[in-house]
Amino acid sequence: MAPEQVVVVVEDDPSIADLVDTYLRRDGFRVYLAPDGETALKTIKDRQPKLLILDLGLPGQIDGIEVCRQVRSCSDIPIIMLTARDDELDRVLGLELGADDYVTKPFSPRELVARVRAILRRADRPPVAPAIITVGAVEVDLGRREARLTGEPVALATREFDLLQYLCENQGRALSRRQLLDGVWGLDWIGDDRTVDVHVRQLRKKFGDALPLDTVWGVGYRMG
Amino acid sequence: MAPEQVVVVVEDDPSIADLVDTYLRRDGFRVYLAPDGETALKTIKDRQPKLLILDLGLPGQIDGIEVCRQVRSCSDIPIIMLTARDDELDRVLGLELGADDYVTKPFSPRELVARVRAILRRADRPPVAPAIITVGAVEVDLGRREARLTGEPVALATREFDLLQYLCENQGRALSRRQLLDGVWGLDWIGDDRTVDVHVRQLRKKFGDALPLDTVWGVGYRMG
DNA sequence: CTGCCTCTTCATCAGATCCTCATATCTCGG
DNA sequence: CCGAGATATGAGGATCTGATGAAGAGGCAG
Repeated sequence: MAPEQVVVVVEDDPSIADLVDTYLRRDGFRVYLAPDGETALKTIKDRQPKLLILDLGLPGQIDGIEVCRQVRSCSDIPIIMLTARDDELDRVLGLELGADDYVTKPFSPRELVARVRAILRRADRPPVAPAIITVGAVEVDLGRREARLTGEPVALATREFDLLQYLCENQGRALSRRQLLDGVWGLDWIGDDRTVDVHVRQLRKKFGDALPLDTVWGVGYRMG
Repeated sequence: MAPEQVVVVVEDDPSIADLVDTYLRRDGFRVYLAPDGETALKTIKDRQPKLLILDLGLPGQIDGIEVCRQVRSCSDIPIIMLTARDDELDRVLGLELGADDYVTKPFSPRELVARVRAILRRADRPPVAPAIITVGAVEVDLGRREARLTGEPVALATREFDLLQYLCENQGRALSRRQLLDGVWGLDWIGDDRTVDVHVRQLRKKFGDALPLDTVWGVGYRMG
């Protein structure tokens, strides 16, 4: 059913690499191994994995920390760190460097696989939300809390901006009025579903055709 | 402008609860504490947290495992397990139960907070990945609520899309008109069975031979 | 307290959608 | 090849949905 998930394992100790390889394959993953940093970066580039398992102590020029940094500079794929050092500082450093989890040697292969699953379960979703979202000719600047049409700021009321933001964050998805109310107005909000329509109308009025905000008949609305 | 992230901490030991509370607050989280399972479930329901920190060993009827199970039955919020037992089986059990991470006592508050951040970073974004079903030359995009024929969107009415989706989800199975009515129109629907025919016709009209939607004589229809 | 802005509700209109029904066409057993 | 039963087709009107305009309620600043 699900397409085979690709995992890259960066580990210089062949016996450990082999062990991890075996267990991951048994669980249905497609595994690529890399013994050092240079190979790792190349493999990651070639294979575009869904997840990366990374040993911190690597031989050669590029160590695990460096691999992590380089990968993070251009990608958001989940990273599980693997290390012999049971040092809290390393762990915190790793996590703050952008690793998503941390496993200490000696570790149980079963546990590692369980963690891979746990992380992929929540990682397998649409790309990250940047601080500025662009849809059509409209920019939504979350930091400034401002929307711009061809560079010019457009005055929006609170609800209008919130709605715009929510729609943009879920670009490409059909959202029901209920979902929009839950997400923008809050779960405890009481009132008419049609309220959404009026605010959608305001957005359309202010942005015109520049905003690809479509009606999904019988359901709700969709951005993009 | 980021709304305060709500975290619920379920922990019976007051000194630990307090410690965690302090560190999380210092990092800008809104924290609610619960000393036992019953309180926990109520608090979670009331506060709708973004993340749950859960001690496995709880006093009273409902232990951590049970809380985890109940929360998982109706929600996808990230759960970090907290436990004194450094037992691998527990860890794997916890992770497979749906926990997202696992921290063993004694733990460093700094590490805990780092983990909370790491998990929220990828958890704090709206709903799950949408599915796309492919049959013949037709793609059915559930997220966008849109069907495409060789890449081009095809305009479908509400019922038409619902029917298409239902047929695709039950690909390869012959479905009676009654089953289709129950699944698409709803169990309480009253009306002529032949209504299905009309909508099947619409689908065939719009997709032509690209849609492998066959008549099963004397029974109903089958996709693929 | 006043005035302005925002949010929500309500009534109405235009249009899309859905179901029913009558008729044509097809399938299958004999 | 025939006939009965089942499915496909075509079209029209009842129904539902979304868009729109406007007005009242609520909130906040001065």
